[in-house]
Amino acid sequence: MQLQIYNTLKREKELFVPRIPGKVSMYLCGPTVYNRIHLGNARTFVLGDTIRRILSFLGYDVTYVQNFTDVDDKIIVRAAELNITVDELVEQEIKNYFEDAKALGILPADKHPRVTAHIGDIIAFIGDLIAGGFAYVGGGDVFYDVQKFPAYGQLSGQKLDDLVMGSRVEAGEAKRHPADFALWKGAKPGEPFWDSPWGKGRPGWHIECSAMVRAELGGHIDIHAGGMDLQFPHHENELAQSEALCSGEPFARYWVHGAFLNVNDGKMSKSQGNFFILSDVLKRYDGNIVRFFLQSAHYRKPLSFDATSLDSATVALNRLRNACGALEHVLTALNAPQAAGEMLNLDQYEARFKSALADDFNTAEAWGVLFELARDANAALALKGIANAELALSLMQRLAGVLGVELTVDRSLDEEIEALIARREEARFARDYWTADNIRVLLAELGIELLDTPQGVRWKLK
RNA sequence: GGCGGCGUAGCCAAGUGGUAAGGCAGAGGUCUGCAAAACCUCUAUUCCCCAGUUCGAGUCUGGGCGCCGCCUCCA
Repeated sequence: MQLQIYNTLKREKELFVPRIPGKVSMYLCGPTVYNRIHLGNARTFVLGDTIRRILSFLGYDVTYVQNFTDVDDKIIVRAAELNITVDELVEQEIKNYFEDAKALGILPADKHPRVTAHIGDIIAFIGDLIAGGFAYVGGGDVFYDVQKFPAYGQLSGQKLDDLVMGSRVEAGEAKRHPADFALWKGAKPGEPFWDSPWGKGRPGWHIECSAMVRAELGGHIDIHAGGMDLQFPHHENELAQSEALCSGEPFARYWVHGAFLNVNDGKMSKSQGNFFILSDVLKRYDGNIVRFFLQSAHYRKPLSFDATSLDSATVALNRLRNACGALEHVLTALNAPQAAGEMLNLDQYEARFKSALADDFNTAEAWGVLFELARDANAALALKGIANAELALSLMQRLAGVLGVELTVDRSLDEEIEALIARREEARFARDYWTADNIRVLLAELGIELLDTPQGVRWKLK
């Protein structure tokens, strides 16, 4: 099945056709590094990583870029609050981001450009816009002239006239049109600044992505992704900037926007105070569980989060882990495939898994397929055994791995523990259940749970 | 005011024309020295409401109700 992607620009699912056959260039708007990301932010970053992994799984050679916005009002304010420099804050928060990302199974992008490392590219980009008649200098700032770009509003479905009504126009601004936005902001006292042809200052928010895409991926990309809230104005502005300089071919062929994580039916956000800092959540829940939870709904639909969400996700994921553990156990306990057992039609699960993902990255449906595989494997195991247990196990782990979730099975214990387990087996065999149960309790205190099965004792870490 | 989205069992959530995936919770059963895991059965005659199109609609069209998001920094 061929990949279909919902393109925000077209408002419909489209067959995915990259610019260059077999290759995909993808850009995701990354975090503004002023504090730790929350669970809602994580949803989008997991989405980007998931799409990237799925594209690879489907055979594409992917180049994935995710930026860091490291100069911004919030960063300046936060650094002042903490009484540290902007650089110190930025370095710390980037480090924190990677720590969080790693816990969630988010692979490092091929490139993580920072705005401050691309000031030259940004200045050049603005220069090109001015030269092309799409931007003008006003006061110490440079603005994008939306009226020079007739297609403005195409991504968000907004009309310029309608935008005027809702926009807040600050008095004294040198804008020609209320929807014009700053490409370069003149320096204010105490803020970071760089020299430019228009005086000292710093980049506006939107220009960074246009410039970094051009610098890192060339003027055109296949997929541009980000959270729903970036659709307007950020991506609309970005599109206007980039496409002003590349008439004809589109800047991004597919725009992908992820829905929010909801709390009490409302968007989780800093300003509403209903957010959960990811690093706090990760103290209580394994990153695999959080990632699985975030993938449990289709990315374009809001996902509800409440106090029970991660607990039920834990139980659910344990179901898959237990199935893997059971398969692993029969393989090691019997030390040979059960030739007489049932032969599961594994290709069927993989095909369904793949077509779910090829249908606009439907991870929720894909997980459903893995649960069915787990159930069928467990059922077969309980009856006649499975002839292709080894393949079933590796398939389940491989497909979960496509989604970035590890279904690991613990394989080794130290000798002391092994000896205890053996002693308990002897005791059980001798019907000395008092000793056997004491050993079980002892091991439980060490975090090891024993499971008695027809194929002998199995253990797992609690 | 402009633009957009959502409404499927107690909860989470797939499904965009062919007769309701999956997970959690719950009930009963099987297995079991115990425990755990697992399996089986049951839990939406029905997808917010009304009308329409169709042989057939959760899925398409029109209207209504409710909720949410963006338009200001925001994943």
